[in-house]
Amino acid sequence: MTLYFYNSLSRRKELFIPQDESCIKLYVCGPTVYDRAHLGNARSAVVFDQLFRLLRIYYPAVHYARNITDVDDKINEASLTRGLPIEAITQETTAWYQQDMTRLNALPPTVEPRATAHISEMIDMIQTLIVKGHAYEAEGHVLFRVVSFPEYGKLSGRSQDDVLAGARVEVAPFKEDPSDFVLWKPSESPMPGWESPWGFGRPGWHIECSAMGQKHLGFPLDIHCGGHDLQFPHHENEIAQGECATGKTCARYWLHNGMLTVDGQKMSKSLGNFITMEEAFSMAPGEVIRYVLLSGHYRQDLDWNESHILQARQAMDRFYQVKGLAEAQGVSFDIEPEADIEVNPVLEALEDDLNTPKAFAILHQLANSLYKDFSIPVFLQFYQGAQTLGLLSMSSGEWFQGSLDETGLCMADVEQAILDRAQAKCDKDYGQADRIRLDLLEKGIVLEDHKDGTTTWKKS
RNA sequence: GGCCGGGUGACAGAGUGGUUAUGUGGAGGACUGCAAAUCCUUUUACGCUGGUUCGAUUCCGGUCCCGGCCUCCA
Repeated sequence: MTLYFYNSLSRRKELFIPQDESCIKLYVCGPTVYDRAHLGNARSAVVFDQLFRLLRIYYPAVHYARNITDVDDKINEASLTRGLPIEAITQETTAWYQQDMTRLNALPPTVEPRATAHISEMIDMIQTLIVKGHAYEAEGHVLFRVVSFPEYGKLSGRSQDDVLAGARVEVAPFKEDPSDFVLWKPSESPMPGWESPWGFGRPGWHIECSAMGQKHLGFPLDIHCGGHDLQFPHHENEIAQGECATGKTCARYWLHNGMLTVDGQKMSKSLGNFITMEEAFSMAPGEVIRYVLLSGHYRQDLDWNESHILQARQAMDRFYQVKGLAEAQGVSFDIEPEADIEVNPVLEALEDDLNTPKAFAILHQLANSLYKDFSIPVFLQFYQGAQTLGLLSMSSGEWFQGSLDETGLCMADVEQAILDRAQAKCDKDYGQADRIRLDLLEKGIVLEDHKDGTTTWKKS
């Protein structure tokens, strides 16, 4: 029971020691709901879902919050472009996101707070910051006074001078200091807004996570997660405002996932190489996508390409074949959570900073062993490992046969074809037998003959 | 310019101061009427360069490339 995580705050791998073993506090930065989720969003969600699943094995309760950002300038833009009310956009996009995450076997968080439901908490926090001298009002804006927080930059490893040196943003004239950031800004119709002590306005980007993290979990959080691109400025600013407002550490462990590239290029709006989950699901089933997303270490960049998808699909086929062996043996899939923890090498790999590639290697070793000599204890290790990775959620029948829709066949067609082929084989009419098999293959059905004379089928 | 992360065999991708990672692909074989699945054998490694060491892909220095963040971004 020794979990190690690479902590962005210290820039090294650390033993994980929770504040309270009876309840772990996990916060993950969720999506801004203005457009369909893309693979980058999915990677973050899947990687930290995997963390959630692991933590649940070791601790009795894990409180996992993942926010929905439903107030943002990009949402306002989408609303204008599409001519739809803001709520219509955010509700639709949130529903898509949740469906997509379900298809990836990402468990729902304990709580999924929406920014617009926490405006008063944000206003309270901003007021506290003003009272304490960490924020000031200027021309309807409220800004965080960065010089008031000497530790600013501790997460991203930059000094305040560095921040200025690299500043590419045009500095608003009302800022006391160029690195100050917005907590609250004025709004005019049709922009969404709320009444506040500083007039009608809306929150800046960073304050929501601090307010919601504090409300739903409470500082200090045990683990705060998000994409590496959020490390600066988003998380740096969260630390600044959160710690100044509450006087408590924001989070004790910060985990950041690496970026996703597509055919070697970073996925980005400007390059136009965003892959939405809708597109991704048209290329591969959810578990295959999940396998791809976990096939590299979470902190490294990961490339999305055809070859990756193919390899993941083959690996999943092999794993499901093993599950099929277990089903044939009548193995019960009820795993007692604590049964094999101390000796499960898959979990050992995951304990070491979520080493999913190593975990997959071990799953393959276990699969090899199971093919040669099936044993229930080894299978249970294999299965528990796969489940902790969020895989093998269906039966092998569902996996290999699933829906026949795209083949244009029905179950009876396939069964009749198998019978016809068996007759042809009986008659030694191998030409006819092969024609039947090739005909099915063209329609996406592969036949497998077994030693006992039976024939089974699966989708290719 | 500042900060950070990488460079491993055909490809993907872990790891280690001295022993096969793992998967895919290629080659050969077993099984099969032919396939599929499975099994066996096999092929090419650790960017370059100094140093430490009995010994370095693994530690230290230098060097050359690549990528990310510094602007909305998972």
